[in-house]
Amino acid sequence: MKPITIEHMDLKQIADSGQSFRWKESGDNRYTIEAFGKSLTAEQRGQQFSFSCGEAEFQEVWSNYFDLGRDYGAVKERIDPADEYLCSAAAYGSGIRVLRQDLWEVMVCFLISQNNNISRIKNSIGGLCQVYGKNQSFPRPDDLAGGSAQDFERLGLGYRGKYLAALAEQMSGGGFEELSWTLLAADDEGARAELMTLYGVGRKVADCICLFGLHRDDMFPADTHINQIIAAHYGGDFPYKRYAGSLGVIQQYLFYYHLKK
DNA sequence: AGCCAGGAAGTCC
DNA sequence: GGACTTCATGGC
Repeated sequence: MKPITIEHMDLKQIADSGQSFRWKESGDNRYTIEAFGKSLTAEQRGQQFSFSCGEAEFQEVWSNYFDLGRDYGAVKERIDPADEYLCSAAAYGSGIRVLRQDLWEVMVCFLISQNNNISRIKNSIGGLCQVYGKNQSFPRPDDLAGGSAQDFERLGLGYRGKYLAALAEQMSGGGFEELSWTLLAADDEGARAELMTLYGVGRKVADCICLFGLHRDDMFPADTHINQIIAAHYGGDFPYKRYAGSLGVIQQYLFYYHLKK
C-alpha cells in the first residue's frame, strides 16, 4: 500500500517498550512484525510510514494492532501540566502506543516476564517459537502442551518453566477458548481475579494481560519500575482517577521513561 | 563481581 | 492480612 501519515507513533519506541517481544529490527527504523498469523514489514521516516501489506489487510489487522483508533493527542492533552515527571515521560515516549495484541501470546509472554529482563524474555520467546511453533510462529496452547516443565526450564525459562507447563496443560484442548469467553464477559476486576487463579499469575501479570491482551484501557500494571516511580515522584500514590480511560497509556509513558532514561 | 530484572508462591506469624 | 524467603539465570 502507499505510504501514510500517522501521528503519535514511533516504531523504535514501541519496539523498545517491553510490551511485544517478537519485533525484529530489519533496518534503520524498519521492523518485521508477526501477529494474528500475518507478517508485516513496517518502515518509518518521520510521520511517514510504509507497510508491506495491502490496503485491505492493513484495515483488517494492522490498524487495530497499532491502536490507530485511539486519539493519543487527546490523551497527552489531559496530562496535568503541573506534573513535571509525567510531562517529561510523555514527551520522551511520545510515539508509544499500547498495541492490541493476541490474548494467548500476551498470556505466555507476561507469564515468563516475571522477575526477568526484557532481552532475556525475548530470547525465551524466540526459543519457544523455534521449538514449538509451527513454522516458527507463536505456539498455540496445543503446541505447548507437548512440552514439560523441564523442557521449558532448559529453554531458559528457569523456574517459570513449571508455570508454563501448567498453563499449557490447562489451556490445551479448548481450555483457552473457554477461558477467553469468561474473560470477555467479565469486568476489569473479574478478569483480573480469573487470571490470578492461574498458577504463576499474580496481580501484576494479570494486569498486563488485561491491558495488552484484553485491551482494558484502565489497567495500570505496577512492576518494579512503576513502583519505584510512584515512591520517588508521587509520594506513594499516583492520581489514578484523573486519567480514567487512559491509565494504560499513561502507565506506558512512565514505564518507558524509567526504563530507558 | 554483584546487583537487578515488566513477581509470585510458599511459609511463617 | 502482612513481612520474609525462595526461586533460575542472563544482562549489564
